[in-house]
Amino acid sequence: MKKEPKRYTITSALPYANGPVHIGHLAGVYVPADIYARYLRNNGKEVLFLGGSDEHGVPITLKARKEGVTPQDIVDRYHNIIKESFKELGISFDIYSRTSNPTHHETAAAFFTKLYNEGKLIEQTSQQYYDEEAKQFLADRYITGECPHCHNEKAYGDQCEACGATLNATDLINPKSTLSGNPPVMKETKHWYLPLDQYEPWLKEWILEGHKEDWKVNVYGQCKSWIEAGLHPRAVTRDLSWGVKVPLKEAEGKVLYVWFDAPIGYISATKEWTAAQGRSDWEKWWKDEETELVHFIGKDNIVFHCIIFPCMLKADGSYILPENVPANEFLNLEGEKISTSRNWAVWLHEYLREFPGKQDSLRYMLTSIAPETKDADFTWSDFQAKNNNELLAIFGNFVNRTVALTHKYYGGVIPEMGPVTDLEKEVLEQIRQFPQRIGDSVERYRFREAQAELMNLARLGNKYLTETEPWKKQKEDPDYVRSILHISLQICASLSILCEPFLPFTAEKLQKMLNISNKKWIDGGRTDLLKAGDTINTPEFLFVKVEDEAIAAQVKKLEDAKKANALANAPATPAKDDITYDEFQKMDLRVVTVLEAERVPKTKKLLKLKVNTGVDEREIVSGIAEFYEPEKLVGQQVLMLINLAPKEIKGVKSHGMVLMAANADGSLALMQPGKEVNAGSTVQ
RNA sequence: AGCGGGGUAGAGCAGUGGUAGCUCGUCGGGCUCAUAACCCGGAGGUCGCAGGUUCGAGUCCUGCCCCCGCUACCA
Repeated sequence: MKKEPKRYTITSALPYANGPVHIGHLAGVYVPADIYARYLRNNGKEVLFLGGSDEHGVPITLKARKEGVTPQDIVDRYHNIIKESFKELGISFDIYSRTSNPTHHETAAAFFTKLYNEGKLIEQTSQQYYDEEAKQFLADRYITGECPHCHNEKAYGDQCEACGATLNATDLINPKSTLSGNPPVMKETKHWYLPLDQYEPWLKEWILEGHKEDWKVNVYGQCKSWIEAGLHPRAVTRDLSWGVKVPLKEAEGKVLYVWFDAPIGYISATKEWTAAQGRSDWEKWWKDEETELVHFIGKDNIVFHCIIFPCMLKADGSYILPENVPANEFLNLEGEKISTSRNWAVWLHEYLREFPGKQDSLRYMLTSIAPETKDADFTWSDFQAKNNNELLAIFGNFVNRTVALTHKYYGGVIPEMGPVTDLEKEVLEQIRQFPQRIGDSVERYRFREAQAELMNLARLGNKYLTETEPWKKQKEDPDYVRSILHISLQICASLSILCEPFLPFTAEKLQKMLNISNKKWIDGGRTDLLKAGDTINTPEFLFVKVEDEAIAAQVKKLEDAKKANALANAPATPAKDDITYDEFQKMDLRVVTVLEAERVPKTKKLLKLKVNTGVDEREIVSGIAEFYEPEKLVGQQVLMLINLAPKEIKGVKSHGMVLMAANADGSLALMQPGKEVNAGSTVQ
């Protein structure tokens, strides 16, 4: 077998800083990585757990442009939200860094320079599409046109989503820039490439032969597929202004391509971390054979962490390679793919706000459905059931029963061990096995299984209490009852230690309750953690029930998101024919003040309004009763067409028309001035 | 089209050629210390479909169907 490593470098995929983090990121990457890191620390290992925001790349620049802010504004915003929410969930990063900081820019540039100087990169000029109006080269994704295969008009420069074909931007018929809408022109540009093809023989040996047994089948299979299909040189630079500047004179206006710079972020974060402690020994985490490197990622990132980044490290030559890359599959939400753009997600920062103090409930849920072998599904009703029927009913309840009985019978003092039967001997023996059992699963990256095993310890406790029935025996056999509670308390103590990687907040609470601290993983199997005669604190609920209303509110929130999304995608009404300015001038548009409002009897939609138009007071009828309460309209200023020919509606004469925006779902919204103006102000 | 992963009880998942299992839910019983919690028992599966190899297949092979993903910064 492999030698026991001296220390561990654990990385978690850098979240892209153009949005907050959601449950899919957590279940796939951060929660398992955190469990692994905490477990190793509890075992006394030297661990460095790295995270950080990936802040470069085209999408961030586009988002910034859209919002009229700088890319730095965007990344600052999301970096802070992400960093804070990770911290609050108890993701125990030793450092959570970011790729826009100077250390990273230096590190990434130096990495490039070394490869460049040693001739590990190849240089190539090529013709690329360029947008003359936006004055920039166009990434494949920002060119659309007709697919040469299926003639879908809206194919992207890299792929046609209608037929699934992989394309080159030059394949497109009638290409257009999505930035300006103009046809792009061809322009010559020079880039540097990492010749992945040269590493094929080495990759075959390293992955296909070396990691056939220990890498997850989904990871191995994916790598095999890519390697055997043949690898090609990949550009490591781009024509763009936002990113790490390519450190060459001839590379003005070029930056490192984000896939090249992002994984170097792990190394930069390490440097930053050691520097913050006044040390400079970052290399031992990356260049010492006795360090084990593990990357936690989602399945979409397999190629980068198993093929490309290792090739970069290999090209440099001084780095260790990942020992394992336990990539997870994807998490769905209520049966549908999680989607940031469709707002179909449970956002971590919102969860933390809406379920205060329930960090461990989410951690438990996400671990128990972790998509380790195939895509999994998060549903709110399942979340409720897992919290109420498992975490609370099994774990929380066992601790509560034990602690409550201890207070009832002994005033909170841990009783001496009394006489024991075969049952006690067996239970004690079983307790001893748990650290090893749970640990084995964690070390094989089977966190779902590990956590289930943890729950079995609580089940063992519940079963033991029910079988021995101390509440019945207290009168007739108090000595034996002391044994029962002594053992039950030891199980609570074990739980408090063994649950720490999974449920860190619960661990802390429980250890406080039991007055224990500073225990190692292996202590979790001891049956003498608590000393007779010591006192424990008053019972406190470890978990709180999730009520139906809270779940209903979350489900409604998702339904609303779905509706809003349908609206956003509704086709716009086609534009009408041009009119002359004179025709426009014929309309007398004014801001008017509502003086009175009441429903028109026997109608559902109609309101009768009395308004001040500046020139007179008049009555009009408006079909907004479904969307506005009459009382709330009084005093409001609204936009009105006052010279529309009068018309009688449901017996009321209407002198004009209140203007409204008609939403795609049929709802109406009043047009109101941005600030208060005189009644009768004209609109132009 | 090709490639990778998956398709096992109502739901979520294990399963290493040899009696199909776990958690939740459900039904019945027990207990009453405990946040109506805990413990025991039952029902519920032609293991995507069709072939094949084998004494024996959820597991190996072939074909097909369905879901997710695939050298784009969506984990």
